[in-house]
Amino acid sequence: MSVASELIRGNTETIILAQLMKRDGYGYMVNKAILNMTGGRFELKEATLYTAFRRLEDAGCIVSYWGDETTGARRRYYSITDLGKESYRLRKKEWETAEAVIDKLLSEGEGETI
Amino acid sequence: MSVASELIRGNTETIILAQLMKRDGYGYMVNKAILNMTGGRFELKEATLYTAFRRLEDAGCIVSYWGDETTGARRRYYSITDLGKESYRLRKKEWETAEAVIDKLLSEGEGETI
DNA sequence: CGAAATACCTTGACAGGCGAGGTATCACGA
DNA sequence: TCGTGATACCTCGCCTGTCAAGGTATTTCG
Repeated sequence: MSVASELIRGNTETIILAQLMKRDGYGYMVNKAILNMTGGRFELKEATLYTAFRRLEDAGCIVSYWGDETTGARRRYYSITDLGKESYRLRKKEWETAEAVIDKLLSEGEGETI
Repeated sequence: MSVASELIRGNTETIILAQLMKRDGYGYMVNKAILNMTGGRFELKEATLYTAFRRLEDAGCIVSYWGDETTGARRRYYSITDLGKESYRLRKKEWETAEAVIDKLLSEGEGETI
């Protein structure tokens, strides 16, 4: 089953930060990494991806710099800041809380089992 | 920790359907049930609640009828339809898929442990 | 030479959540 | 009796994140 994007909403920035926790990356690469990690089940739309990068940079969670590629298309690399790392940990906790709450609320829909 | 509403987005209808899987209910009651089940951590905003009921009814997932209260405020009761039950199961599966994907993507942000 | 992949970006529309406002009833205490 | 809080419903308009659609430029490969 593919992933309903309504349900991902609010997690895109956290997902991007998670990628950047490992190493610096550029947009296209980050998205391909996400695609690979999910076995092709999920990929951010480009417009979503780049607007999320923009928001994260405006918020001081990441900084960007142009790569020094002498060949191929230019790449804008992003690096996570200390603020971004802090923000990532907070967002992750928020996700875990929300996840638990939703799981709990949806687990009640099963009356006809047993 | 309270729940970031951005992360609930897209799940409100499913949460409401889960409540109605158990028994018919009216708006205010459904919301209080949610509040109780989450130990006060989460509650739908009224505007969100009622617009969600409206969408669900328009989609044929629920039907409504006025209660026969002779005293107190009038209550609009909602009952889940077969289509609604079907929809609930699908939405729940979608949630589980999204949950697994996000968990996977966020689990990668932990390099510095160990 | 043309197509596909890489790589970036912006605009405008859309949908869901919600603040703020409204209505009406009832219970309770000052 | 008069206000306050709880119950119970509803709507309007704004905000925010997503995304379709469009654009640019380079390189590789047939």
